[in-house]
Amino acid sequence: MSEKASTQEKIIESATELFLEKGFHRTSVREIASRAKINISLMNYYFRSKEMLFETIINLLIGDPSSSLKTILDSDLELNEKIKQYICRYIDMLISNPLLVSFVLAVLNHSPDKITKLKVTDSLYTTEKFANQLNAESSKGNIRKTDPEQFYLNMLSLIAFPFAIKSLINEKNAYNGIEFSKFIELRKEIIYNTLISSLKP
Amino acid sequence: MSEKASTQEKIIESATELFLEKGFHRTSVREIASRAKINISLMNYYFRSKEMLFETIINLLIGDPSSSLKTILDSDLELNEKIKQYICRYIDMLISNPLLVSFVLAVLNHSPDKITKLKVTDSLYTTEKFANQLNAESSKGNIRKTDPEQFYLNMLSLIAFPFAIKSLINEKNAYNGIEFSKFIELRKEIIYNTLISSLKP
DNA sequence: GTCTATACGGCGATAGAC
DNA sequence: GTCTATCGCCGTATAGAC
Repeated sequence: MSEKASTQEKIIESATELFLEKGFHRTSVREIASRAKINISLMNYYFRSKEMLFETIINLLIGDPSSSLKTILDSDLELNEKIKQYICRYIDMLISNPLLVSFVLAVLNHSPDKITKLKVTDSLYTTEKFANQLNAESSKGNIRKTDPEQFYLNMLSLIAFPFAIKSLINEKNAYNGIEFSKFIELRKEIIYNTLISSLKP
Repeated sequence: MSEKASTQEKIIESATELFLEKGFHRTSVREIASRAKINISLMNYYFRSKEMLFETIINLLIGDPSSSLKTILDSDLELNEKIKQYICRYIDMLISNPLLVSFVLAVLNHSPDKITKLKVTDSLYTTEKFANQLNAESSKGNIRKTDPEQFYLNMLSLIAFPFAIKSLINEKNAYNGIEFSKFIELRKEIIYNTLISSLKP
């Protein structure tokens, strides 16, 4: 809420609020413009389209966390510790940005051709060093023979999917936002245990 | 492809093809009407809205399978066998209807108030007898102490999430539809092993 | 560069004539 | 049941004022 916010800043500010509150599809550019008290066409002037405005905001929201996630995967941490930290950091990030999963999935289905343009997907899905580590541990006999692709997908599914069906979970258990976060917080250890036990030879 | 298809049938036929091919958002009612060679407003006459047309189609596509899924959860099968069958049947159903997950998630985010109207969500989330079974096995010491809610969510996440990011998986690995199905087919055993090992005391 | 006014084509949906 | 005409939105584009 700065005193002398620039037009871009005003757009981003209003759009972020609306996107977080209502999601991508149910937020119109006219609504964004009206809340920011600017002309509609300024959205197109500063950001080329609603979708690119959305991308900008997403990258602002998760820019740092997502690169720190990649850092963990690419680090030299011991496997168990790496998995633990990855789960923990990822879930913390999603708790701070609970609509992120839905956003990414919405964009994924709305314009599948533009997948590569989303930085998010990059950080979601870069696993080469991690794959090598899994293969190495596997050939040393420390863990069960494991397809890294499938293992990473398991980890991602366990972490992210609950956020995609957040409203369903809340409705079923009559949770509010805080109770949902507690429920998810418990999952850190559950997911860790699940993944680690699946690796035992 | 019947000779004397009624208007409803023509709409459903064309819409099903288009929805399966392009998804919900990228299919317009005008396109459906033009392929079915009927007037646009007949879609609204027979189905009240595009969304309800989609619901009708989804329920046609998965009506039987979804109730058979519930039957498995509510059966008297031994726990491991039940889990195995559930995973297998669920994945088969999603392979036959690969857009189902995305659609449910889209509706979930598009109109959160209409959650309960979706029959799909009902079959997605009924676990009472299954929960009792888990608790029973747990207090007998046959399995590790397990929160049924979290366990079911794990199972659902591992099964469903890959379908939500299908286009991402396909793009990353340069898969076509068949290769994706094979990749998913492999997950039946992987998910089973993951879940079972997480239950070991 | 920044901004306003206005218009374009497309969308889902509906009222009312036949 | 079916069709025409039209409504009120949407995202986007552009001409032109400052």
